Amino acid sequence: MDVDTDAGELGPLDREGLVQRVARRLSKAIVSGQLPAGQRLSESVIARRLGTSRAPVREAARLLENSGLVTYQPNRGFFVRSFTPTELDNLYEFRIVIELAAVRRLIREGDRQTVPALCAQIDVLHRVAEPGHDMLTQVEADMQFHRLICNGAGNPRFLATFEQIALETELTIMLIGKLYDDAHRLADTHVPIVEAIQAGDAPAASDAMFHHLDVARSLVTEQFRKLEGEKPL
Amino acid sequence: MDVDTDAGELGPLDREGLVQRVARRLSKAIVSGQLPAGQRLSESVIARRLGTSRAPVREAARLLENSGLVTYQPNRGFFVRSFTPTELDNLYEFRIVIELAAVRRLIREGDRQTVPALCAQIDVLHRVAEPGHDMLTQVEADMQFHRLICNGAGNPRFLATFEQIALETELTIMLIGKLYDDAHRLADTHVPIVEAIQAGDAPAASDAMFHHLDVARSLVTEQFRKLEGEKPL
DNA sequence: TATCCGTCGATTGTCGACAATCGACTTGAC
DNA sequence: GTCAAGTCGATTGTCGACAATCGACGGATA
Repeated sequence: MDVDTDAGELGPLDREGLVQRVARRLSKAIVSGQLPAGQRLSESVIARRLGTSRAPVREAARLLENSGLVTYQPNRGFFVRSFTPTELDNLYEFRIVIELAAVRRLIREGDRQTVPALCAQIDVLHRVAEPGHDMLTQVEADMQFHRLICNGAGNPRFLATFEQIALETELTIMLIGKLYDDAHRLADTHVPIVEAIQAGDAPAASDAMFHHLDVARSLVTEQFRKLEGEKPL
Repeated sequence: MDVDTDAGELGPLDREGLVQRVARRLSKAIVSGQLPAGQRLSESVIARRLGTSRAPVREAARLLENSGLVTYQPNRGFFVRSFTPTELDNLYEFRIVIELAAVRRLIREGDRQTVPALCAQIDVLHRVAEPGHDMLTQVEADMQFHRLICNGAGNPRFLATFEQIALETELTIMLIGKLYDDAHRLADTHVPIVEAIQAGDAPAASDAMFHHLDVARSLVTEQFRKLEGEKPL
């Protein structure tokens, strides 16, 4: 590997600014649980720790606010978002609305090459189900499946809305600790959705997606209420 | 009226920061058409004109970016959002998804005191339909009706999503110039929705809302394509 | 002892200045 | 005349410092 001529592919290199790098670091830290819910995010402390000024940290925090990972109180600063059971239920109800509409549109007039991508993503889900992969990887693989659907729907608004709640969703799942006992079972629950899409059966796809998300909602909220009894989030 | 003891109601006074004031001014300027689509928003110029520093302007611009009023290009700055006919159609399709789900939830388990508010808002629509009210007032009254539905649905996500696209919607309507020839007719098209809600008839409410939004979509996109032929947006 | 008020440290809100980057213009060679 | 490279002005990206504000602590008072 030559370092001067990284000849590989000449795509545009990381033109990602400092703000986005800070945002990525912060979101990783929050989703992975290093920063607990309710934790205060002092601009000065973060800036000093990352070796930057407060300005990029502040902008990054506002970005994360839109992603629902942090809340902002005027003259008080940023705090890691905490969830109530009701908020969590509302989140999943909203996901159902968005993703059902997305999958219907995908069948109606969406990109046909989405189906192979979905099948490939199910393979990925099985691969990361093997031991040796941490939970964050599994959650992100799961989210990627749903992202593909919203992306293939054809209306960019679905993808944009999905991205807005994606990190929140990841965070809530990570807060719980695990979704299914067997990650392979989680991977299999995606199969009926793809089959219905492939068949062009919109009602079946809707039902499959609804069932998939509704089961997830039940599991997450139930587990969340159980956890909430132990330690207040 | 004593100025020292503005005894009226002792609610918390305008603690709205400089950022939000700037954002409000900018959004007004954009929606009202003072800043044309594609116009560059120079931080320095705006800051100088408003008598502030660049920092609040920058934050306000990022807020407006989330509302879809401005776009941001790294190292290039902020620009007033411009729409393609497809984007406009996607916006209205998305509104249909959100507001249909909202109205269904409103009937299912929403706040019952929303119905009187909706009736009152229809009265407002008729009032602002009279001569002497500018178009922005009419558009905002229309949006308020739909906001009430999303607010009363019970799941704050619907309201939050609505707010995110509310300014965009206002902007697109203002770009066109007018929606209906007779504003009273516009007010009347809201009546069937409220009636269906009051009757607790979810399918009828869905149909009424769909029809309402679908007509608006047709009118807006048609008018938009017509306008686009004359002056490129 | 409980409550209220003033003080204080810490954090955010805002600012002006410098560095990095971009797009347009000029210049030059072919 | 066309295209490429180099230069320049303007704008954004980032920074450090000062002012405004908040919540907590401590002391005075009833």
